[in-house]
Amino acid sequence: MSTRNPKLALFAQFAAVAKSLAHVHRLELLEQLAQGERSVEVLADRTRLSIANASQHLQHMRRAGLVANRREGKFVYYRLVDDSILDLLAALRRIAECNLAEVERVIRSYFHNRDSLEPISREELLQRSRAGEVTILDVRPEDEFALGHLPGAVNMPLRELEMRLAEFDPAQEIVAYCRGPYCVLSYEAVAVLRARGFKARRLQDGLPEWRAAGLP
Amino acid sequence: MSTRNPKLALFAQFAAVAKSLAHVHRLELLEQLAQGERSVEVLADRTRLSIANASQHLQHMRRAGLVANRREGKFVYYRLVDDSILDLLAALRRIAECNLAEVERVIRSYFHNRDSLEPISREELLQRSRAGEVTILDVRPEDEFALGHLPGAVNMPLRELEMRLAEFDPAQEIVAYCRGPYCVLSYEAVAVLRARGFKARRLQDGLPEWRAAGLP
DNA sequence: TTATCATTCAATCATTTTATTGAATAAGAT
DNA sequence: ATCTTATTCAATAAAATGATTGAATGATAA
Repeated sequence: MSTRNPKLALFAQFAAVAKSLAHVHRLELLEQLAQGERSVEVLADRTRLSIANASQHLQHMRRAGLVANRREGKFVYYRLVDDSILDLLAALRRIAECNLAEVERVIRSYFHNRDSLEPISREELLQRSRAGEVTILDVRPEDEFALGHLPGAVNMPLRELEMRLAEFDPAQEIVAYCRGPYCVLSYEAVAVLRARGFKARRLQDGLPEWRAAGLP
Repeated sequence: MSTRNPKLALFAQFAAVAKSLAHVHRLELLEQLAQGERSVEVLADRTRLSIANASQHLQHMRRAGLVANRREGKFVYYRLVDDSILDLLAALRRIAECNLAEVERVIRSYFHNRDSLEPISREELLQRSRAGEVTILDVRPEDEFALGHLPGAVNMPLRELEMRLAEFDPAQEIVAYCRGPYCVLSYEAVAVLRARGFKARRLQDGLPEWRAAGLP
């Protein structure tokens, strides 16, 4: 830390921030945290990490200034330190998307014919939602929905979707959203809905991005 | 790479991009590359790395999609893949600046009383430059200056500065800039100029940021 | 062709990072 | 007080990364 050269000292700090992004598990944790504050236990469960491992990764990110925590009773809750973290993640995503053939390949091979799943933008959704033209579908788990969701959204976790298709108006387009651009939930929901003859698209972003821009 | 879960596969790619930022030497190389295309030899020299080491770091970043290279004769020239890399670096810097006490500490302890060195913004410089109120000083090495500089800038590498003070108009404010927000050159130039009684400030950003925004 | 130069590759060793385990804290609950 | 639960700490082993060395490649010049 006490390098002679101050530039190197600063760069070392920047590198430390980057390093704390540079791990699959930590990105998963951040994706969860982007939904809102979570306890270590919940985070470990959602990311299928051991408690100790999740705790260590979270502490790593805390040291890097990406997340903060507070204790309440027996639980320690972690959260993103502020919304600029989302900007950083978005920038990271953009570089990877533009420049890595592998990313394109994964997206295409998994979500075959991505074109037909062309996402709808925030602005367009807002406009069409106001006009009452779309049904907004939140496919996240109930507890995440409870902590905040798009105005007018219907919550239907993926498991329940097939059993509750009757609740949808077949004439109306359905726009599904989930945690973020790379949460698979909305992709799968759209696939299911389309297979059953519904007109369905997914929202380009997830809730965190929506929230960072405006509206509850 | 061939994870079952496509989200993890994507996150692994994002992590790979982050990983290639997560090293002091690679950040230094990127800072150099932000100035423009450079050969491996030059980059190794500027960053004081061995050729082989620089080459490996550059290849690492190439695999991550941050830089690209081309061969011309005996030389291989590397460059940033596009300007969005600068956005990513800026986002990284911002997080580190806001959230790491260490960064604040380094800046303060090295550039004691940073307040008096309050930087001037792009917009303000442009405005005052047009009005002919300021002398713009480029303190980078001559070759970097030759590859592009702010309109009307005078080039005077740091080494020569003290010997050429007579060239400045003592009545006019001097605005120094260098490679980027954390290049020490402009800080030091301002310190020298102030010690000699000149009115001097530094530009908030460096040339790459200026270029990314507009103007030659 | 051979010689030369810039870069990359391959092998090695030292260092750092990660996951796991079980023990240690800290805060209720009994 | 003791017990339980959530989290962190500490120690270890396995895996990945980084720097160095010298050899290999690719391109030019003689």
